[in-house]
Amino acid sequence: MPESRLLLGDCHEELRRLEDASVDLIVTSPPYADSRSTTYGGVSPDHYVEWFLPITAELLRVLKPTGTFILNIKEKVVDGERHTYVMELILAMRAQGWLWTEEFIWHKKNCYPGKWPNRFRDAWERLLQFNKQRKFHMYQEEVMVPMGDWAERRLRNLSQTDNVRDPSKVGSGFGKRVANWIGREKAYPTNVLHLATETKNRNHSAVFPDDLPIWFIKLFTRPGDWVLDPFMGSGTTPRVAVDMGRNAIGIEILPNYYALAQTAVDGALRQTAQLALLESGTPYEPTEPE
Amino acid sequence: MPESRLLLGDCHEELRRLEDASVDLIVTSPPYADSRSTTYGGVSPDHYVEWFLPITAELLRVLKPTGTFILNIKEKVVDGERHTYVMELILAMRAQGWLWTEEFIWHKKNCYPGKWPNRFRDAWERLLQFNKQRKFHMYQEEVMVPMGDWAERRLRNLSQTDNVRDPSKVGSGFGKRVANWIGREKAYPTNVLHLATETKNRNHSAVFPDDLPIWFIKLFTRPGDWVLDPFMGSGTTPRVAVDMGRNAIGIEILPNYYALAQTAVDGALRQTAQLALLESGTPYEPTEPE
DNA sequence: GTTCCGCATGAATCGATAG
DNA sequence: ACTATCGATTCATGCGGAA
Repeated sequence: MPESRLLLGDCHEELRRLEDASVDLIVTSPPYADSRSTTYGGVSPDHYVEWFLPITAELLRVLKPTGTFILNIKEKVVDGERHTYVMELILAMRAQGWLWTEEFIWHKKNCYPGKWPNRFRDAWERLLQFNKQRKFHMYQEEVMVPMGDWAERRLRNLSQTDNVRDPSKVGSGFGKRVANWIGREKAYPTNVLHLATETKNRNHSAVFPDDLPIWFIKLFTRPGDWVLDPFMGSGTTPRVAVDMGRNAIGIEILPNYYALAQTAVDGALRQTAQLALLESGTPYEPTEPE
Repeated sequence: MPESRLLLGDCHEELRRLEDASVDLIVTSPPYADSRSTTYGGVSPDHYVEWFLPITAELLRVLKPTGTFILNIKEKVVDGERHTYVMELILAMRAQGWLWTEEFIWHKKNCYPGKWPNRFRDAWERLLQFNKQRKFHMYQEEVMVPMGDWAERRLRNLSQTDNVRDPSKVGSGFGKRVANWIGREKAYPTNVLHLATETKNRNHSAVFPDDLPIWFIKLFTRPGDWVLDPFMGSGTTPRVAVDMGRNAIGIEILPNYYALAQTAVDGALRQTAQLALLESGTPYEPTEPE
């Protein structure tokens, strides 16, 4: 059975509880810079880098040498210009010892509306990939996508099969879906992800869609690995992680979000246990890496 | 009639021939660091910024205060990492006096094939927008796009209203609501451009598709404005510029590309002249253009 | 069971107004 | 002058109810 460890507190301090080189994947979407100081973790754009650097130092410590850090972030407009704190952060993290391996693009199909005289709607965010070494674990076959017209629609939902863990669909539906894939050519994806933002979830103001952490968890971890989100919010990352048979660590500073995350992760753990019983009649056991 | 001015030489020097504040739009795709070293005598990534900064200084001089500079660029992978010269360039250009207004994403729908153990295919490039002032010319209506499915259903209900209204006379007291409904079949685009790369070989090592300069020329200029490409290659930018009734300046250092560009732009100018004759009512004469 | 329609809701940004 | 707040603008998505 997957384990989960949810911590209530400031991740500056809570991260110190974690052991060196104990995490396989970090996926997080920190509070974006905001001029307002009263909002959730509001940090001014001009002080964003100095606020975030102590945290990335801890993340560098807890990440395994073969692990990966995925950072979802986007710069705000300040005085008609894109602010430069994201670029400054990348440069500072490299000085800290991180390798800036890649930048994925999250294309937000349903971006915020609006009209301005000097700019269009912002429909993309950065997904920065950092590593400790040039060699890291990457399981590319896990995120391969089928080709052809039929696949075009599936490309939108990057991983529906793993997302849906409804036991009622296990018996017939899963086998059918697998059958659809047999005999079809598969292709590796690119570094551009097409996903819509979640609009249904009212609990958290800035949830990212389930498919985002799911995709990176499939790509960079195997069952039994440890996934960390130091700004878990309502718990999207740890919830889908345990759904996928990974162990999860989540940190949240606000008690009400922490409570939401606890409920969500507990539910996912119970579902995983039930599913294991249905499928094999034996308790769930994650696949052991050799 | 549109004018064209093609210069053969190093743009370091040729740009000095241009007057201050004489250009409305600069669109260019400079030689990327170290790639295509055989054709362009590539610049090493570590020296890219110092090589490019004197050119951007000249571009800042020749651009009108209300003009825009669109820079198509992407960082190369060096030692397993994305190089940081693009970020350093942005920071240096801001110190030079440029405003970094926006970053568009060019999503390349048919990106270069290939497979690597630690990264996926690169399917996007940066389109950096720089300006001299917060206020600049932008003609957003020129690039509006059809709306999605949601609007198509709405449009059926609108057909009755459409029949009632007088399309040519506006403001006859129908009120704001009708005005809002009308024209709802088109929406403003976002800052993500979905364009395929040009498959036709134009004898240039890195052509960008016609649609790319066309889109920005429509967005940031009007007929009669001046468009500059200091690295025109085989002349894509000046060719489509004169096609669209704009005046074009192009600079190219290699004689064979310069010759290709001359031929292409001359052809476009002749076509524009013939079209003008047709529209002015003069009978068509299949004579050879001079 | 389908398809269709109405409606709420966003990691937004600008410009004007107020302190 | 400089900061804080507010209204106007806008569209893809998913949900719920209806035909």
